[in-house]
Amino acid sequence: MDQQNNNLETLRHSLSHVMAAAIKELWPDVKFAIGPAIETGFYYDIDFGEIKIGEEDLGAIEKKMKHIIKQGLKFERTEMAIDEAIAKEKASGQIYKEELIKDLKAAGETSVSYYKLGNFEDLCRGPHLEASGKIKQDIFMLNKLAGAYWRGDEKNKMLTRIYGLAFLTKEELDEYIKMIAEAEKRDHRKLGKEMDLFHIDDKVGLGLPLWHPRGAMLWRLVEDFWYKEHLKGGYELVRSPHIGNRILWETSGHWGFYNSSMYPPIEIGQTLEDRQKSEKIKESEEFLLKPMNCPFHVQIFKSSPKSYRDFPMRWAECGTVYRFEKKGELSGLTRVRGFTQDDAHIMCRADQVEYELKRVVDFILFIFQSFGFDTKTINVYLSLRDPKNKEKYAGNDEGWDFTENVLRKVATDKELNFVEEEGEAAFYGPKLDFKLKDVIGREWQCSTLQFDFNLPERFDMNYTNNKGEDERPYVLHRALFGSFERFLALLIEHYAGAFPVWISPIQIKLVAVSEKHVEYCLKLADDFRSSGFRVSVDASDETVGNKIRKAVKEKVPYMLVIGDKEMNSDNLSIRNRGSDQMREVPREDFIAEIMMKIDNKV
RNA sequence: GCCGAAAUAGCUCAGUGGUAGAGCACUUCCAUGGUAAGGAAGGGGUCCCGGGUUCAAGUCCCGGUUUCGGCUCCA
Repeated sequence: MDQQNNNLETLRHSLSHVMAAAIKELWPDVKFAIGPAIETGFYYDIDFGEIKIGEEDLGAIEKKMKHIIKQGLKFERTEMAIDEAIAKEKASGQIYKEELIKDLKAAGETSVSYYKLGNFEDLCRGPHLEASGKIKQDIFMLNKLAGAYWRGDEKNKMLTRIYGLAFLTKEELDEYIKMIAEAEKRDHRKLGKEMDLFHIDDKVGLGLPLWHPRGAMLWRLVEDFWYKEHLKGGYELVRSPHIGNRILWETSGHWGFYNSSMYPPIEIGQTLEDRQKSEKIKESEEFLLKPMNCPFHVQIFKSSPKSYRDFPMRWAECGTVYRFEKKGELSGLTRVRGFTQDDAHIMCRADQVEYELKRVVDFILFIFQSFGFDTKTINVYLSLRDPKNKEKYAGNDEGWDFTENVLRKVATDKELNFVEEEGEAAFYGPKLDFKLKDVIGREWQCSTLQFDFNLPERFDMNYTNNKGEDERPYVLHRALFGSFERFLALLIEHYAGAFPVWISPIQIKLVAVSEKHVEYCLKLADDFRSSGFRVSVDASDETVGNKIRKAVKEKVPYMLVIGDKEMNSDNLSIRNRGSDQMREVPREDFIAEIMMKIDNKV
């Protein structure tokens, strides 16, 4: 299997060279950056200079690639002294390659390897296939074109990135394309529309979703569960407003460091009427839409003196925050401008930190399991500071060493399969992030568990320790879903809209056989509702077949067809979601069954 | 914000310079039905917006908006 993975990676990487060679033939003056293998194929970043490349050019590139493959050219490896290589790239104007080799030199390399394919020679560590002729013609395709900043830095020039798909066999390529097409059917944006869950309305504003009755019900059910479990877990609830005085954000540092992601202030001291008349403001105060809940929770903490005996304090709030995300970053419910964090701050002493962190990790795993996610498929990242760039971070080395080590210990003790990422920490502290993949394979951060050095210092948070001295508490910041919007998006995709009974917005759909059964259906629906079930009735003037068809599309767990037979008996005719079989069940048994499913969250 | 693409009825989409269409949905009427589309009639359009070319623009050109796929950023 490992051998196969290596082969696949070599194949993909070789294809990126073939593509580069093809592009070099078509546009000889372009500058090449990097061209790696990726999870589904390969790409190459290229500076086309003044030349405009569009998707219609991909066909020509692909054709040229097939031609190169047909020629069966060899991949020839050569070594070159590093200074010679720098001179060579400089002479040919390949500025990106020159920069890469200079970095290799700085890292202590004395020579570099090149791979030559026909007339195209490229700096490369390898390995490659022996020859382009080893590549089958039908196992790859160029599929998209995008911009990408050189070295991933938006201050650098934007290069053109051409992506290709590649697999070992044509069957695997076809299968992948089919899989993506299937996955797109589960896209929360598509299902959100089809199932009437939410929409984002231009008139309301970008990234500000509107939740329709069924979507809002889904949210409510998830939120109720969240509250119940938090209370069980020893959390207390707090609440805070959507706007707050600018002073809060100046104190927290966001006024300066985070301002590129914040909505501009609302000026108070005047009414809308004053403003419309362009009246002069007599006394101005500025309020900001909150981009996070923390400062409010800090103010609650500071509202009275605290003792070491008060800890731990676990304060939770589903708080809606507003962040002015760049337009191009917005995406369905996974990236919005107004979103509700399932937030909590845990204030505690140093000796309580490890225990509290472990509790949160358990809570995170429990939550994901409750919604049917396989926790083994969740990617966990330990985000650490960049040791080379210490001035970027709040707090001192001791604090960072302690918190990074305790997070690492917690992740290890909890047997999380985590990856450490240097430089990914927030400026205010290290964190443990849990990321889920959406249907098209994009990773989205959901749960996060963070240390915060910034708030306790900046807001001068204190408690009295057992010696009667002031001491700084530890503040843990955590979210389990991350945000309701993002989590619900992933939940919709996870279940493909076929939610388990306990969170189905509608659990039972009653289908009246004809008009004369409608009244009975409505009464039955009321009975179910008073027992706590969520029911809807199809009383439309349609044939039974048509009503069933529509109910199936709604993905309701139970469909009940109600006609003369049911009116004259205590039995119900039930059709389960996903089945085309009908079964007859006494009403009492059905209620017991559905209750059992709700209890077991299935 | 940047690179590439798309935008036609509530939804899914057809329409390559010459009278704006289909299916579903909606309304009304007929049919009163038994497990995946009963029949008929009807209403519904700023063809994303603004400019240009043309005798004539949904269609071609320019600018903008939004959406989608990436990059950057992020819950």
